[in-house]
Amino acid sequence: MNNRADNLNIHSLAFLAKCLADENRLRILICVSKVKKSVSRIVEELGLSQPLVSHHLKELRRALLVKVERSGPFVYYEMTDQRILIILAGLDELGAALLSERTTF
Amino acid sequence: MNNRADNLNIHSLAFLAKCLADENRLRILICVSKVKKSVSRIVEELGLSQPLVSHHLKELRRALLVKVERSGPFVYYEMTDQRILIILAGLDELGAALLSERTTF
DNA sequence: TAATTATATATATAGACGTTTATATGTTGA
DNA sequence: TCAACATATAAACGTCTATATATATAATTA
Repeated sequence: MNNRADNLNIHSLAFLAKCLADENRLRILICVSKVKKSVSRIVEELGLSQPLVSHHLKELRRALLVKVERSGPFVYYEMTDQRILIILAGLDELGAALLSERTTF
Repeated sequence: MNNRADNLNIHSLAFLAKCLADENRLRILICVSKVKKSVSRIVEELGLSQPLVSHHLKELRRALLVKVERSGPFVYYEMTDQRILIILAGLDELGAALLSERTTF
């Protein structure tokens, strides 16, 4: 008689969602989803300031969404779990579905 | 050669994630996930103030996550798409997985 | 050790957001 | 129309957060 809605950890859900709720953080996360990249490479690819990228990487790390690896002077970041991409794709698809299914304009 | 990370609508993703990034909003959303409920019923079940519930319902509606239906003096809210629950369950599972898989404590 | 590069942190600020209190709007029944 | 109930909105407040600027730490090389 239980459905999916039970046993959800609201606190954990809100925490993760909050970390995914910023455009720049999403860009950074997706940027390191395929291969690990150094901070400077991320800065270069996204055109964001270095302190800003560092700040967001710290948040992403706090949420365990990325892992860190130092190599010489460089610090490499990489998405920890590919399932994150599946969830993002699901959310993206949902967003499109909600828009197309809405009855009231 | 493309992977899941391409073609994601960053803006839409951030918008949806932001709406899911508040504990009370999540509680309200899950509260109306099975059956439609009036505002007063939600207020009663969750122990939140009526203006607060109304405010969050407005946000949920803005994100198309709930739909509204008036019946007499009551206004009933209901989750628009069951896929939302699947995504929440996926996020929840991910959160647990990230915690158990982390190497650095 | 000095200089250079890479990254992190500290501080400040402006805007967004959740919440409360108070009030308004809308609906029903007498 | 008046009273009672259901819901929405407005204003005010404190807190959080994204960002910029400035500076510090860490690693490399000369």
